[in-house]
Amino acid sequence: MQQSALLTKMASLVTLTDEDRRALEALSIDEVPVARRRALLTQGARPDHFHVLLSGWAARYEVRADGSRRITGFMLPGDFCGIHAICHASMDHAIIAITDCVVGRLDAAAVDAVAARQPAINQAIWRAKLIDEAVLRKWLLFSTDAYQSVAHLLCELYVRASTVGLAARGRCRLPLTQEEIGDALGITAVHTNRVIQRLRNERVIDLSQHELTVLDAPALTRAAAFDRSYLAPWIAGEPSASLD
Amino acid sequence: MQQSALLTKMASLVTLTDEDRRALEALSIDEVPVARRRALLTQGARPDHFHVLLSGWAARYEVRADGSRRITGFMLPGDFCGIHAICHASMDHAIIAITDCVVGRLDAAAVDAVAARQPAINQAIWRAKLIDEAVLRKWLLFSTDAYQSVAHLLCELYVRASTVGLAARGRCRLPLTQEEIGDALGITAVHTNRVIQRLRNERVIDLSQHELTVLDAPALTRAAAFDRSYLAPWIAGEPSASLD
DNA sequence: CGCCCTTTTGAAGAAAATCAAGGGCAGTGG
DNA sequence: CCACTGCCCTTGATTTTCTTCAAAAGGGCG
Repeated sequence: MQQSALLTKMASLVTLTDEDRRALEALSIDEVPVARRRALLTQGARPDHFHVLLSGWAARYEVRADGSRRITGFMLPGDFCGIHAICHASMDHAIIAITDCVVGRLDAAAVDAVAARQPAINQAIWRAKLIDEAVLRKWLLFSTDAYQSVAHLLCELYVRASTVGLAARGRCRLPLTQEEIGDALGITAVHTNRVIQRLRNERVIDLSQHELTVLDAPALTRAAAFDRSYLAPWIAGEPSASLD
Repeated sequence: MQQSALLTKMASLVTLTDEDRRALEALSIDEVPVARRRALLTQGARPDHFHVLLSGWAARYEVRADGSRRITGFMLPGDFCGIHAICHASMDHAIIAITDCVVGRLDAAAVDAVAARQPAINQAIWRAKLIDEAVLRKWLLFSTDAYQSVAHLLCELYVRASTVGLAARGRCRLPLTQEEIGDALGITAVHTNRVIQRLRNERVIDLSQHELTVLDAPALTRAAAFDRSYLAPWIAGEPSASLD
């Protein structure tokens, strides 16, 4: 059942043939539930499996020398985590469950084999990595203006949720605390709070009960200078600031 | 001749068999010289070739809505640029020559074919990507303290230069202007200057004539909280703050 | 009911940006 | 040969943004 998150994600990355689907469905996935705030993968681990988030939200983070935490990415259902297994490398960061979630563990060699036989699958894995990287680069563009940063993060998460069917009509679940948002943007929780309140007062968004409602999408994308094309760079086309 | 940069890099990523070497040497590389400050790849381009920097330094950057520039990575000889070709994707960033340099253009399909036949080559490309990503994540950890950020960037660049034989005995070429360093760290050139002067006054480094000399490596790595293991995560071992 | 986690608010302080201007050095051209 | 020009580095004064510290107010849950 949960396995569908992987198919949904793959289908959003490439056009899957029936054979691709069969190959994916044939993969044996070990479903591991992880409770909120528990680690999915720890720093220094050498995962020997390929991991996919099947349900819930997770975050990648690293702890600084001074003990502060920086979140370097959020993971939604269908996202891969710890592709390090492919490279027999150790994790230089940790992954934590933001909400209760279920992780799928796949045999790394089996994934390799499928990727080798089905070019589309291989392509999909590369594209997923490409997006990961593009998102990291976008995050590096933040840092100047907190208002813009928060707006951009909300746009990113809304579009990504939408891509896997978790957002509609301007609403989506956003199970992040303000502290987590701050850790992702490199600002304090206090400052995050003030920025979010400004976005609320200006009637750009509503954000409460871990539910995001985009009230004024044009204003939000304008504030964020958001262009969604980096989230699907293989699609030719004009820059697009729309969220849906 | 220049082609050796690719072999040097590959050899630093994986153990190459003679057959791997032959396969790499058999690749036809189109050598394209690019003058300082000229574009290697432009934003929006859809590269149909696989690019490798053969000599010189380059930088990946993106221009913000307000016109400011953020450098999101530096490229040294042997580094790949625009792997987007693998995914038939358009570049969401641009690449510029920091110094005069030579780029190698390889046929994407030919690289694909070699990667499919030689597992080590495929592995090497993945590892290179993994490092790219790890570097991006480290850069996200900056942003708190400019002194630490500058120190960390210097450590990163020194180690990367060293890996491809461009650094020795605490010295390496560092052809960056202070403005470029600032654009990479998200701080102004003025502030960059003050930080570098502090590092100089404290006798931690010498930096002039585009030549970096590490005078006090322990002090530098301490200031940076530097641990080089993210630059070769497949090597098991303790954290290492050493630069050589 | 009371506890913990999260959000909210206020005031003071620090880091870095901004603005402005001077100086060194290399290359160019008269 | 020397003035000129452009690029980069340097320095100072002021302002903005964000942090830090502190404390209070909600809100869900045992």
